[in-house]
Amino acid sequence: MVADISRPDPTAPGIPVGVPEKPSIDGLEEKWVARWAAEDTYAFDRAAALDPATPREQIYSIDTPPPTASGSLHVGHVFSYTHTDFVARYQRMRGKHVFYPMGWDDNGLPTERRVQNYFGVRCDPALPYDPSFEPPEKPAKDQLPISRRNFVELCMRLTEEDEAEYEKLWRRVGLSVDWSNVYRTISESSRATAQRMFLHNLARGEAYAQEAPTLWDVTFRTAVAQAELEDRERPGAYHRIGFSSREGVVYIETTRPELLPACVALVAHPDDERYQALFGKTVRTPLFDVEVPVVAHRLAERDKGSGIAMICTFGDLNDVTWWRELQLPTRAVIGWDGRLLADPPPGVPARPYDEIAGKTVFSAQQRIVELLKEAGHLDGEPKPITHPVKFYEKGERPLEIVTTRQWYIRNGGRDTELRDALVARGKEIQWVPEHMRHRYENWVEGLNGDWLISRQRFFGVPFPVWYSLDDEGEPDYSSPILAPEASLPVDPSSDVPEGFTESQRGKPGGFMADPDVMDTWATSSLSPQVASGWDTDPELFARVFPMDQRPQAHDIIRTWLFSTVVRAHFEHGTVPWTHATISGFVVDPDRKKMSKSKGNATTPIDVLERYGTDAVRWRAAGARPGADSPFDEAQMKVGRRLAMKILNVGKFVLGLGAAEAEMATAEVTEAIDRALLVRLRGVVTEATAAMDAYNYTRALEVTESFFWSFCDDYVELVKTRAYGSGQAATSARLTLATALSVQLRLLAPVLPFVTEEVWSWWRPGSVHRNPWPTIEELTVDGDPAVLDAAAEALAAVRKAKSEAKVSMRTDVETATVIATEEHVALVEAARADLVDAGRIATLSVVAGTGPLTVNVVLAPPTET
RNA sequence: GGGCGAUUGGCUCAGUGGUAGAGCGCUUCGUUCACACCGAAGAGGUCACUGGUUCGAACCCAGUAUCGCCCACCA
Repeated sequence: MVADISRPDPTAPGIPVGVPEKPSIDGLEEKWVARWAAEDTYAFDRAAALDPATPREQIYSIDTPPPTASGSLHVGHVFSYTHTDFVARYQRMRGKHVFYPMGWDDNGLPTERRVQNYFGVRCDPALPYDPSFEPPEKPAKDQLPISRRNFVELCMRLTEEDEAEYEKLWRRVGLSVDWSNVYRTISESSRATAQRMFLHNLARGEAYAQEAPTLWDVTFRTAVAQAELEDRERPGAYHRIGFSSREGVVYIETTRPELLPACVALVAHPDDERYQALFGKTVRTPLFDVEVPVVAHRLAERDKGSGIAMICTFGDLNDVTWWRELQLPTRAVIGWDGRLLADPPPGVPARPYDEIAGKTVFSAQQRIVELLKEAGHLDGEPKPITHPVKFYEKGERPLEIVTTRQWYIRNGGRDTELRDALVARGKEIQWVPEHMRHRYENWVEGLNGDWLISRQRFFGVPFPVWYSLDDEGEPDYSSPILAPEASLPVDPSSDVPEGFTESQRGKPGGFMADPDVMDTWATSSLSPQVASGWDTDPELFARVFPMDQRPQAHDIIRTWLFSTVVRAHFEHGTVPWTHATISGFVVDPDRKKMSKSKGNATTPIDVLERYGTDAVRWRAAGARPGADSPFDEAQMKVGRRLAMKILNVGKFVLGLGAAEAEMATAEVTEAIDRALLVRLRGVVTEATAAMDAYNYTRALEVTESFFWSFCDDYVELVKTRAYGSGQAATSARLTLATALSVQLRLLAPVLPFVTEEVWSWWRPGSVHRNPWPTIEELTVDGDPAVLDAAAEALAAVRKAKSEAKVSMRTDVETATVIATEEHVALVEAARADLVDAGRIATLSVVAGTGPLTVNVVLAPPTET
């Protein structure tokens, strides 16, 4: 429904065309979303921005977070995207060329899973590309294996549909995005960008491949990065196990007895007196009877367990450190599938290893414990404990550590100089709020290894790399075949490297593709480059990069934000953007993070429909940058009330007939009118300063509080005068019209629909393309205290009526204002308006002491 | 264990040196003239605690407590 706009006779004096009889919020979204789209209201003026005469400060570019289109949005997303829109709209009104693209992160695991279920297919990178492939009508019971390229094509198809839905929602939210400027992280140019950047990193030695112990998710069967870990409390048990030595039995305590065959040493703290005699000696493992050394290392803790621990390859990250620093042998027992390997590691006897071979970690542990008990190696019963265990954040089983070949990008985790450089980059960025910088520094300084970017998955950007195979069919990793930059993007699993033919794929003397894809953060870390056209539009890139703003939530500072800084540092030697604005979460009333799985998320479209977009945006503006904010539906009603008030006061002011011709020559002559505009000037100054500091909450607060006193006090005081004629009436109407114009523009970034609606009754063009108000528009002089004094006196009269429990329309016989001499003058200056607004027959103003008081004698009720 | 933030009326939050603020909720009153998707008025707080600086502290300093988040800790 489009708002009901009645068009009164345009020849009638003083009634502007287009002011409706009864303004309504309903239908404003549909009306203005369509109009803005049709009129390209938010288009980025590329030509003007690229004009060398345009200073860089006149451009404002935003690195919008690309949402995962296959995921689901909740109110928190709406809030944080709206926060960015406040800034975009403000900057646009300041006359800047706002580069505000939208991206879709259609890359990665969530999309993979959705496509598998939706089409009933699965990706098998070993299969050749079938250009004529069409998915089955109905998903088959068994997933149909298809090539990676075919799989990617299906991902593209499905995500396109999802993205269209998202775009509709974002438009409804009123985001002033330039919808002709949309990117996708899986598009050809995104893939080319990611591959080209990777090749640059490789050429400069910033990327490298290495075979090393890596954190491994046994469900997804992929390596994961430090940034994707999370700890979860899990039950476990200390098992006290005896190792035999010449000096007697040495007891260690372990939660992972199944790793006994992987034991390569025992370790204790070098200063631990209890174990001094054992250092340099050897002990024998129970059950397997393998001789292992007892070593000393500072990371061993005296008060943990028995103070002496077994080092296994690999039970945890400490094991990796010990293994590396003490140069211990490797005895791997856990495979990629999370099961015990079929064969024991070298030097470990087949008996009793065959008892656990092929078992899951869980059942292997049970069996080992039985064997230990039977053989009398277990001292006492296992002691149940709860302890934190590392999980992949999207995974369901504990991570293992498996030695694999992976690609890494340096991130300072193994290099102090780089680490310092990246911390320094963090200092170049302006953080909003400032304290979020600590999260960044905390993370960078706590890194314990380089950034693992390869994933053993399918729907992602493949590494543009092949390996030649020797006569045995073994790959030569030492000299990878790199795709020429001109050929990007490539899919090495279907494209063939120069000098080879497809028939040589996988054959001795032939070649093989690098089987991995880049992690989703390795591609999304390039969002500024992708959005700005680093690979496709160098002219644009030169103007908008480094970008002005990266908006995002605080939970992904360690991933998205940090990785973006790393990539820009390497490629461009700059920060990717000058400001990082960090939004908080919308939390439920218990202060827990809202999430769909917990069932406490409210769907955004629901809320938007119930309260109107402006009301929801108003509520979003109440959440300060970085602060979590509880979801409270009652608050939405307040926003709706404000939106309604704007429509109604707009109708009132414009209904007075502030004709342009009259206004052109009119002057603000009355003291109270001048007072209002002087006050408004202060509001403009404060709101502008707040917006410049990204403090939209403060800007709104200042504006809104002025707006309510404008409605409640000023409008009430001057209403009667404004209805009249003559110079004083003109002054009131001019003041009302001026104040309305300024306030509509101050409120436009937060409440784009109602402000646009009122603007349209009156002025040509979009309010969102009109200039943000400046104090130069408000050059009148005056004493703002006149307004305060009048409002105070009026409030006192209202109070008298309220206490007498009579209508505000009740006539006042006499009112005596007693005030200081200074205030007497102020009240006198507003005498006529006060008499009208208070319906006062006789008003006396006398000098006295103390705060302003009013003695009111009400007219007796008229009996009719 | 390290870091960061918070602690102000029932709720959500402003307020960074000068007599405690807003909105919601609550209570009372009020319908035609912009607004019942409304208006007016009112009640309600020893500003977490302990010290210190200052003529003066919600605000600055030191410490304590509680809550939240980030990171580390997994024998």
